[in-house]
Amino acid sequence: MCALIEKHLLKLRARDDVGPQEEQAIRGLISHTVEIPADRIFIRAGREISESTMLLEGWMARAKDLQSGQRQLAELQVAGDFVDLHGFVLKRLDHDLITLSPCRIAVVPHDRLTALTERFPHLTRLYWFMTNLDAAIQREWTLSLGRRTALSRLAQLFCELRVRLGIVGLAKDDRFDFPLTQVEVGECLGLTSVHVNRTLQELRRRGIVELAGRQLRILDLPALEDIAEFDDAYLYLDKHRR
Amino acid sequence: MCALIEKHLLKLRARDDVGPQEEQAIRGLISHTVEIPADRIFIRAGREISESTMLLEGWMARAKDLQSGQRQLAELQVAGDFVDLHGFVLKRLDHDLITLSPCRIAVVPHDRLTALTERFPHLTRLYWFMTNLDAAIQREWTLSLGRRTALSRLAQLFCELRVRLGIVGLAKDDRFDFPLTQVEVGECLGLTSVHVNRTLQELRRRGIVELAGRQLRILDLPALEDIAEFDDAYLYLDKHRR
DNA sequence: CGCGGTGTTGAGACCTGTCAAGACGTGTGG
DNA sequence: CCACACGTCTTGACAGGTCTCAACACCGCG
Repeated sequence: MCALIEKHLLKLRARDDVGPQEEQAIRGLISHTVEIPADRIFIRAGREISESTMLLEGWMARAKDLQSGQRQLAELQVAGDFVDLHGFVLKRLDHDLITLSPCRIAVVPHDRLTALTERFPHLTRLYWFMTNLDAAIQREWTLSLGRRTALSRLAQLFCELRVRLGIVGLAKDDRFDFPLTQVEVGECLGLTSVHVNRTLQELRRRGIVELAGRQLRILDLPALEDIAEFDDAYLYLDKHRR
Repeated sequence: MCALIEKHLLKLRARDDVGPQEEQAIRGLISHTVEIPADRIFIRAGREISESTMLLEGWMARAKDLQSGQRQLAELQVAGDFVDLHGFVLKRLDHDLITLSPCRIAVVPHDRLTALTERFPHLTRLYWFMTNLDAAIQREWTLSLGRRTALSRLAQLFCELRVRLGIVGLAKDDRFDFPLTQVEVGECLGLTSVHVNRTLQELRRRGIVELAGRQLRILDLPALEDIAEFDDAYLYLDKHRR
């Protein structure tokens, strides 16, 4: 049980202090854990929910569709993320939550969260912050989709993941597992997989990244950040009393 | 003072009950009001903030820029919106807040919000919900930017505004004030103003909308919603105990 | 060994952007 | 009251980024 939420705590403590009592309260949130295969719609948009999900291992994403079947991913979720914490106050989601790889999750009943909000105002504000951090990430994606070129969008995605995975210990030496297919990358970036392929080749050709066997390696981080105009301010990496 | 937050209360009460004590607490949040001219950067990204802003009158937007000077708007804010409530937990914003028209705002010191979170857990959850509602709106825009055509994006924007303005009594008979220039619409939709112009003409040509003198009139709502594939679920219009 | 998913490549189409010029409207100063 | 400036809207010609369609290579897996 101890190692379960280790990554989640790392993520929280990158932004604020979490006291021992608070940590205990967080551990008490979890009712049980579940394993889910890849490529499942884990939570469907519109369905009432009474529990939230902490991602312990694997990759998930928020997905919205058009009638044509075209799909847009609104955010990627990695280990340590409280993937549908916003469902606690929204009561139903406006998007699907899908698994991009096999996942291990922890289930958190909403009544336990309600109890937590009654007893731990600071922790409540910290979790409130966390859902707003997701919103900030989504805003950066909005900027990408609206104004960045394909090359810059892809670079931005890699820069963001490098930082987010680094926080929870999943990126070392600018290298990390990257299980998405090119189709899925296209769904993140508002591009077709064909164009993702060509864009990726351009990054490879310039010697900026390597991507093989579901492993991404960033060879020239400054160049990548330059292409992306990357500024990590939107990830709120400074500790602050919330 | 009484009419000040009337629209804000309308917006809240469209989603949850707000008791008399809670309403009193909300009224107590406001320290004073301010008038701001159009086209100002009202809050700059990155600056530490210690108060939040309720929009009483006028239009504002969240804006993010690239070095090239290209600007993307991430969400429009209308009367009744608590435009930087997320700043309460974020402590600084990752985007600018700009006025698109002359605005009247109410200032809410963060220490009063902190006090509110210590005394009113339900209201805290309701405000938490409200920031997540903003995130849901941004997700819908993400879908627009990533997957919708120019025509569909514009239609979606009009549909959303019709509903949001309707809630606070600013849209009647599918008609409402729309103060944005075509340049600004382009900044919402990830398009150039030239293309917005042509797209708007297409909607006019089909007899779906009229836009003149900063007034929008929707002539054929079913057609508009059809083009947008509009579904208001993401606006969470059902009342629910949060 | 065959199959399905994934990655790669090419040719051509199309949507949207760029650049440029002019129309229109409104406010300001002479 | 007119002249002018400025922002906004409109239009045209052309360019270019991305998409579509298609075919093929590759590879893990049953």
